[in-house]
Amino acid sequence: MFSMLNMGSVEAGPPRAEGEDLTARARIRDAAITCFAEAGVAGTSVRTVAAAASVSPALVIHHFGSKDALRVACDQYVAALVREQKSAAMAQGPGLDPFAALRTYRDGPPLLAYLARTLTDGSPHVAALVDEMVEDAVAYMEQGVEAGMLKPSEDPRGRAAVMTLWSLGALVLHEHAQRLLGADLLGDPLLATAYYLPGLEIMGAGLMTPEVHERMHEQFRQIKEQQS
Amino acid sequence: MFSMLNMGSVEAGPPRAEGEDLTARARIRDAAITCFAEAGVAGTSVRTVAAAASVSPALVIHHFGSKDALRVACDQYVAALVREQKSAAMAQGPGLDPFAALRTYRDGPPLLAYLARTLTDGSPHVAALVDEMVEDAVAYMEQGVEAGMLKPSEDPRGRAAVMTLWSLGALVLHEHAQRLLGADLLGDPLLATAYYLPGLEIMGAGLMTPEVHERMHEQFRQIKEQQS
DNA sequence: CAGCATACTAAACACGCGTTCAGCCACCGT
DNA sequence: ACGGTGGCTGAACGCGTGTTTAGTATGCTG
Repeated sequence: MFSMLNMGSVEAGPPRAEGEDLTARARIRDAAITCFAEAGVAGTSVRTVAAAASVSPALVIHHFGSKDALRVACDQYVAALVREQKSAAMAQGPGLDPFAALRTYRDGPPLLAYLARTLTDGSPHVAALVDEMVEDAVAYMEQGVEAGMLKPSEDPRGRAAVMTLWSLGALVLHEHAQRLLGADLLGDPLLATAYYLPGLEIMGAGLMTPEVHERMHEQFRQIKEQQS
Repeated sequence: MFSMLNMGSVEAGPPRAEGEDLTARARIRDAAITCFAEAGVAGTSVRTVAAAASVSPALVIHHFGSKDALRVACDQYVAALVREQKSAAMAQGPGLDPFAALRTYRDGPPLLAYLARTLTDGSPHVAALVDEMVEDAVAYMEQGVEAGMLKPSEDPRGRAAVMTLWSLGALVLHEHAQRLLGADLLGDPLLATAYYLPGLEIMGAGLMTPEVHERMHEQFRQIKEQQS
């Protein structure tokens, strides 16, 4: 699910003039998101961000207080953007992947890449975002079950969480996906069929024969019971 | 598959005296792996590694030449260890997850955590390791198909690659898995049923009803054709 | 025993980091 | 016209970084 259920190509998104006529504060924030996405937070210096935004290093501190606070501001900004786009997508209708929200901002800072990077350095804001994604997935999949599109699960929340982890995990490893499959997970899904087609195969019908699946399931269930 | 097919608990692994009577060079290497795994390469200083190994910073450079070279040495050491354990596991019999190799070294440096960290900073040695994992998965799954345990795939290599990406991706996001499911993906799989049970459900039989799966598959196939 | 390579350290080096400070310039209310 | 406020900069500060250098102890080789 998730990206898998996305059938439509990426639309233009809001105009977002992009005439570089943003306030300096916004320019710094966008530049920081881009730099952090490319080199990671630890691998980016305040001076690098300042240069990318064509301002002095001092101005970065003037506006955000410290590098750490800048990082938090980026987290919050990205989170807000995601939530905004998510509800917009919801209103538009179900069936679109939640990442579509992030992809629409083609002209702005690379939100998906930023997320892929920061997912691994323990920011509480990003963690909250992930938690929300899982809750959304739970609700969304429940609808799918009621509509007869998805099979019911023994552990709906667990299933949604694992699906989210796998989808986000693949995103984090997009460099490897690119090398292994030639698919750019940060770009248009329609151009990454080398990833989504096998993914759909697994998510759709699984890869085990029913007997094997049944047997393994039984074994795991016993293990779980032994523990409690 | 992978971790999913692992049914046995983690065995002791080689004795690995661990009397701290290692050569200084080895102590530094192990300390570096631990530090890099915990704070990332960029977040770890040569002085930190030196302190963890109870030596002077200069000795680290003396033995490895530079921090970057130390990092490469760690990559190569971990890769060698993985390959070694992998072939040992192969000899022992199939059906065990390849990560078991990494988990056996409980007393040594945290290999799995190191991999989970370094998977995202583009080391060629780690990339080569991933490539090998995919090739192993391809071969392994082919055996499964022949044995009638796994369904055949439209794209065996793609399927193996995606499974590897998902498994490794979840590993990289183990912090989120811990928070969402209370499951420690770096530890004993038998204690992480909250992750492996839903995972098995998805991998085993998928989550879509056959009609929906069929329909989506058809749509994706058309998309792919339009591109070529 | 002399000679020498090797393991190792303390101190220092240059450099880049995040951050601070003093001051400039433009705008705005009065 | 004036005072002040806020956006903004250049230069500097202190610190931690990776690395170098000089020097000491140790243990092997002739």
